[in-house]
Amino acid sequence: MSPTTMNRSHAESRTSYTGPGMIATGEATALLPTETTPPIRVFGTESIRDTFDDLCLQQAVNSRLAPGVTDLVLNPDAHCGYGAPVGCVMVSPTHIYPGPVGVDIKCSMSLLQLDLPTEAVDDRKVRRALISAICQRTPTGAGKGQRSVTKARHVNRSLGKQLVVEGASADVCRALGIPTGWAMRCEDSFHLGHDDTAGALESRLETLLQRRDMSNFSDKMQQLGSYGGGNHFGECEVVELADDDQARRCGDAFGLQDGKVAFLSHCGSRGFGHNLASGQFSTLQSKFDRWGIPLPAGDRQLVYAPLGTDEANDYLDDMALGANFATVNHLLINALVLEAFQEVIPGTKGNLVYFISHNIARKEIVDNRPAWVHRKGATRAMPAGHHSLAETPFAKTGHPILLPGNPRDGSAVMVAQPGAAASCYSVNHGAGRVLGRRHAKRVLDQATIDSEFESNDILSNCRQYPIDEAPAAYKDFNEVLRSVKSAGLASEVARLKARFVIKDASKADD
DNA sequence: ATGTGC
Repeated sequence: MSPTTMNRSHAESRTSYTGPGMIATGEATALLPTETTPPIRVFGTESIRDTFDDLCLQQAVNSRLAPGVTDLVLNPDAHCGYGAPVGCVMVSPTHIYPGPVGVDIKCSMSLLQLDLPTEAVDDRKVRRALISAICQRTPTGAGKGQRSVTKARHVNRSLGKQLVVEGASADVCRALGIPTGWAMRCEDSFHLGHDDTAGALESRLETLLQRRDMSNFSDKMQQLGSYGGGNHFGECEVVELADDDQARRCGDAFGLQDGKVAFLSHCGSRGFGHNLASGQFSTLQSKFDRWGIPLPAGDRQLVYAPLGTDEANDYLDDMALGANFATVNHLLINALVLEAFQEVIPGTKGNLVYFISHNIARKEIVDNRPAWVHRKGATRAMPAGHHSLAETPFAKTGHPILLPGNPRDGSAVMVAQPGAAASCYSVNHGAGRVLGRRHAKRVLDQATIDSEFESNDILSNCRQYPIDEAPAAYKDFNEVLRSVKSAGLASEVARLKARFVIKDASKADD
């Protein structure tokens, strides 16, 4: 039986969780305990709650009932995922779960603010030149790594080993031509091993390199500075700061410039992270099989490891190695994008606004004790004064939250409000799919997408923009943001309006 | 998501 079938059969047998147990507080809703389920906090307006299908809700319930789980939050962008829904937060002080981190370890967003007025990219020829300069440096598509980069940015095996152990350390940044100051614009610029040392990662990496499926390590390091496929993208934006005092204050602290050009990126840990994640799934699943341990809700995608075991230590080390790759990948992409802008428009200056993940487990303090907060398609949202921002540039404002929407309606920069405590300091990670890829290809048409891009004067590197990535394949972004705002989790600082999009179109003809 | 699908 496939995992999907298993899930579906559970979904069919579930009792109703959307009925009398649910109360509305304002427009946010809370799912109250029933006789069989502990509380799950759901954030979404009524029309957003209608987008949660049975399987997604069942995955939320399965995850909430899994061993050691103390909190589960469902965000407005939630949809079916790998064991746990994409768009959820799962907290455990005692267990680590690979599924609720996700198969793309530390998939993240980053935003580069450029010192360029919007008029600088009005000319379509300039935008075409930028698309070409960026694609030369930061390719899209499966398997592809960086090309046309300077010799100084070549990632040899020893630099590869260093960067997955150290993350964006000063040495690694210097070796790759990344401004060292960008490290402090990261949610986390590096990740340590299970015992809070880099040494653990060094020795874990040596063990991994003995493994046959890691024989491609050097090849995978060549993917540094690339986007990959699927929903990953790079997008040139114009910043539209919201018209209120808080937005202006945050805009200053974040380094946002109203009416100027910025570049938004979405990607993760590429083949290296995928190798690590899939290796962990098969290792843990075969141990569950061998030891006859029951899986949560019978779902193989909800395998876990209790903290302190060798299995948990190995997972945490692998997650950190993948996360370090993703971090350096994003920073290098931003450095290469800046270089591309400078080639086309000499003298362009740029600064990283922020780099923040939506697929990672972090050790945070929840209810006065340390716990692993798994954010799977969810973004950390810590408001002004939160203790963990004390040493950062965002102590007095809260950190930037980067949310991709869609090219038609824009993307958003938000900042957390004190109410975010109710969602384990988290918000959504974007719009969230409303149509599966196959469904989208069946019901949406190319002409509509093309005319949306044309009427908004948005260019793209794609000859055919992938239909399964069309704005209409995703939930209504404004309604998703309204869910977050009306629940008091976060407020909008700026809207980002697309001028051109860079995506993988290699599968667009399917 | 992924050197792309039981």
